[in-house]
Amino acid sequence: MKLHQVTIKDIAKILGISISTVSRALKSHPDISIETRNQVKELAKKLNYEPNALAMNLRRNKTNTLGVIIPEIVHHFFSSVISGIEDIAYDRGYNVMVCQSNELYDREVINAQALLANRVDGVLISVSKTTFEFDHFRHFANQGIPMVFFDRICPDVISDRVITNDEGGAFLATEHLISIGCKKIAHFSAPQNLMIGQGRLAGYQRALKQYQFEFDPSLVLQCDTRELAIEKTERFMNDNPDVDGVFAANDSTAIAAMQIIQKMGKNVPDNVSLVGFGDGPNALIAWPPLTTVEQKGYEMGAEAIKLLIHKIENDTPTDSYQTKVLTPSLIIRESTK
Amino acid sequence: MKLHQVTIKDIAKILGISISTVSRALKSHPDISIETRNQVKELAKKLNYEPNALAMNLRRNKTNTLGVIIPEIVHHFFSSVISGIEDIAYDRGYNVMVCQSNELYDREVINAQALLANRVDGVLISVSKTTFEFDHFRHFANQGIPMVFFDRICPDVISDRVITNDEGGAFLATEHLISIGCKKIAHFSAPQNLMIGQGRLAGYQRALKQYQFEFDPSLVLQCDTRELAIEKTERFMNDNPDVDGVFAANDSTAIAAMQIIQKMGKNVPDNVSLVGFGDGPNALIAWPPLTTVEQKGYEMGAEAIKLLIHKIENDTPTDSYQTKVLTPSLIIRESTK
DNA sequence: ATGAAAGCGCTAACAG
DNA sequence: CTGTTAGCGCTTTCAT
Repeated sequence: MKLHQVTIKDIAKILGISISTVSRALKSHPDISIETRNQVKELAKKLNYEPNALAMNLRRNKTNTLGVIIPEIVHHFFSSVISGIEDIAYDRGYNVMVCQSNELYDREVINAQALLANRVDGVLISVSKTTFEFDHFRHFANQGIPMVFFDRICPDVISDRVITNDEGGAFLATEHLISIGCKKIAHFSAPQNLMIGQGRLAGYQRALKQYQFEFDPSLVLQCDTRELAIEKTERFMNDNPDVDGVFAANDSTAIAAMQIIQKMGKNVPDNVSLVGFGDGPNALIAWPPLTTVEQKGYEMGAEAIKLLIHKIENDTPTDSYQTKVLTPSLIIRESTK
Repeated sequence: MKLHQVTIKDIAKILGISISTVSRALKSHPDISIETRNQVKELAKKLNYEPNALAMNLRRNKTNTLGVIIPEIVHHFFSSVISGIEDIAYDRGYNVMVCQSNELYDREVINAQALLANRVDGVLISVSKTTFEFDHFRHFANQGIPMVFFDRICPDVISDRVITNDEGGAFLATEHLISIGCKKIAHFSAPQNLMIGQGRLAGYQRALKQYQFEFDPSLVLQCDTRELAIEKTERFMNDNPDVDGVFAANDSTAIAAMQIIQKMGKNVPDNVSLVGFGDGPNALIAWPPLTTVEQKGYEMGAEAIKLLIHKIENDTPTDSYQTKVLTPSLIIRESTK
């Protein structure tokens, strides 16, 4: 059972002074005599007094708590982002409530509600794959609670944003495949309702165009998880036997595809070259090590929360929003040649 | 700027009724007439009324929020645990505040304080590698806030616990190496101040003993991260050239060691067999796929939070604690033969 | 230098 | 069926 927690009232009673004096003494208000202050502080420590943040927050109408809505924590990219968020939050004295949507719209809505009810000072959001409706996010704006979208942003909701230049990264990846001599390059793509899906496809297309490759829609396979890759790669490669380059929308997909392709008896990179996107630790563990587009999750989280805290602490005009774009770079390893 | 949030007071004023009526109407209290109830609910929806959890929590002295203190989110094991925690929390109507200690004692202390101040209803803890002092955890007990330790438990603090049978898992791993004919088996160990470090070493030793292998302390290398493995493996293998089996305290270490050993020109598993611990996704991506001890992070998180919620919701006697032990199993892949 | 009192938003005992 | 009131723990005017 939750025991009675010591309050300033208790301290006041014991010391025979008023609660306002205790309150002031605890925060070293200059009005309070040094003796009283010390008395109060000593007793507080002795009684294991812990300020009640709920009461403070209610009074101040500020919680020093930030909400995060994220699709799935178990992806290295997202957990890096959270790590970045956490570290900065910690430095700046904020707490973080992390909610995962599990890529489910309904759950995202409930998450948003919970954060709203808890009066978080701001929210960081990466949109679920199954979200096509955005009113639950607009509620934050309605209440004047700043939002920053990161990675999976929401084109329909104006707000601050932190994104990777997905188009540019995809261009780099595809250009690299072209430059090493691939003739028929496939793209394993992320869902097109996500901006990242669109961007990565667009970069792929721009590179093809720039180097006078014809864009063949049948070479774009909607496939962005390890499971899907395991399911779809063999058939795809059989249908398109002369594909000699694959750019996948993320590392897990690239690696799983690579494993299937190898199992089919083809050599990577001699017969097929593969490029991923993300540069998680898997890229180094796969054999051969994966050429990939570096995507800095930790930094994305750090940037996003900095933007958010700035918004919270400085009353910037409500109509000024920034988008921070992180520039990815290509890391060439042995899965391409 | 945080805008004025609608309160029941606002609704009461507009409708010309008392705030208690509004409060009751909103929670469909039977006393209230259906018309008033509907009126209130409609207006509430129209005004985007969101209940203020702070006020409720202050009143009820219950926050429906659980705290988690975890070393590092970016490890697959821990993020799986969080995922399990989150899912159950969501089902049961709890919110979760996740704090990472980054393996730093100081930060763990601050995390604990923040959770205490926020009056969480309970906490889930996995201890940092650098923590040798546990008073910050005892504060929770002092305030009657239930704790559940998981994985990296704290022998000095009595409480509920969820652990993997590390000793048993390590035994299995080592026994397997013995059974396939390894003659000189090394252990790459986790820090011995952690129970998991002790347990895994103990299991290794028990297997050696049971099969009449002599325990050679110089075959135990304190090495439990990819970085350390990259740094130490080559030298260790040169010092102990006839080591033909390695049991590492986690997968990343096993895989990094494997890569170094391969780079040294030895074949895995023909010359050296390796077993990891954890069964993260890396185990499947490594080449050859890693034999490892399966450790169910998601389930550990789920079990831990169930235990915690049970404790919170049922006033069990303060002096009854359980320890839940998850039994790991060995998954044999191609890194051992 | 200290205290009294109001109020943050909500609930619940008590009264009608 | 509805309203009045007190109070959760804290801060902050306004007095003194």
